[in-house]
Amino acid sequence: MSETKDRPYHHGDLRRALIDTALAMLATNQNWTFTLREVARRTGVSHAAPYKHFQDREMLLRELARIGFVRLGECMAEAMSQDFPSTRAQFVTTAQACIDFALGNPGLYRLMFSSDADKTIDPQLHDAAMNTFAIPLRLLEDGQEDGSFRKVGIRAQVAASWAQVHGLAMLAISGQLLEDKVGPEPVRAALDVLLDGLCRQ
Amino acid sequence: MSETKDRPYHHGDLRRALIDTALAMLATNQNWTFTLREVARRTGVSHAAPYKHFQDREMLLRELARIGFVRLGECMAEAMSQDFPSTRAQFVTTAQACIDFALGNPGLYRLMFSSDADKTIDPQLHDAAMNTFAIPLRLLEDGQEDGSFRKVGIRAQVAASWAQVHGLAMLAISGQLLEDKVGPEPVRAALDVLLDGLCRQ
DNA sequence: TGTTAAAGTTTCTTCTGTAAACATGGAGGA
DNA sequence: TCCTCCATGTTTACAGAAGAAACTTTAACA
Repeated sequence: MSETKDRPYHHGDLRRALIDTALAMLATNQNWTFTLREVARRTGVSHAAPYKHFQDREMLLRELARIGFVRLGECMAEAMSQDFPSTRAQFVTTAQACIDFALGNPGLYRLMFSSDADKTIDPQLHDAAMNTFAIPLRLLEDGQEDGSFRKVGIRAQVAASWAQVHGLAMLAISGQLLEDKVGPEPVRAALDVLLDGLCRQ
Repeated sequence: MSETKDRPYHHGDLRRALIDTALAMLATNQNWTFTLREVARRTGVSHAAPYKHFQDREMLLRELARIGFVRLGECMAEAMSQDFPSTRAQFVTTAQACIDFALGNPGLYRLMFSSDADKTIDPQLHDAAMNTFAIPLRLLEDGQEDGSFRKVGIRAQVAASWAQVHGLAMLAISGQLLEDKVGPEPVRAALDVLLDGLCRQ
């Protein structure tokens, strides 16, 4: 009740407020029922107000996805920048950071890779995604340079790594990495298989 | 116009017809706007008719996803059952079959792994998915037995393989396996990285 | 033949996205 | 200082969707 009535006619930064509300909804809701009206309602604003800041529903979704990629990138970059005994350990921790991000923000992660977040019609979203994808590339480059990883086809290594990590994240979100099916610590174990292929023999 | 008017009041097998229409829509539409009414319309039936066969929209979606898993399983099983010079070749062909299926049915494949296809509330869907996941397991078991794959932690190998293939499929659908980013034949190259980890050194 | 129930249709309510018209109030020029 | 403009709100309106309820048709069976 503290801010219910004393809100001025003009919000100040409604755009930001709408985004924050939407992100909070995504964080909570695994079951993906996202409506613009609900976002407006929770932000305490009329259902038409969002249209002053976003052309349509999809534009807000793309902005959310963009923020998701930025945050995922930050997560992975932070995980990667610690001290590690080996590049292999660095790789595992960075990959785990991505999967933890997905598990912590399942709705957002799903959105980032859904057809609602169409990267072909939004350069900013496309760039954000590409910047994030560049992180494992750097890690692999460093690993090749210091001799941890085999010096062959880095593009293939990137594709393999990214697909692996993203696939694990999606399966984890869907609850398909059950212990009785894939054993304990399936993520760690799966990454080890990949790393056996990446590392020099 | 041949079947427009002479259709009897009772359809005969509306359930099947609705499913077929929906599958056709999924095959065409990359952009995921699936409405029950549209399905009914295209099937030439009133918008309430589907409710005589499916409790709600989501139940139809889950049935579609179930069929998707069955078909994907058939695809992979068929690909796997050819003659191969090596288990490694068999693995690549089977994985490629999954990715081709995804590229050929992007809408259906997305649905199969979306939150709309909730496996926790539909045992039949869950079983169908598990049966399909069992296929790579058998392949890996055979590979371990004949000495092609390293005899360690088959569950980890399954998780790694499935995540890898599924991740590649999702990235391929999203158009994120561009040649200038990941080189030519990214799928083949990525699988080779994984296989280097799976195969005995 | 008459009854019944499965499988259709029509109609209705509530919700959504989106457009258009209207209201408000802060900032900048007379 | 005051007036006017325009960005940013609100209200109202409309089409299309999910789904419930009541009504209709027709095949099957006693």
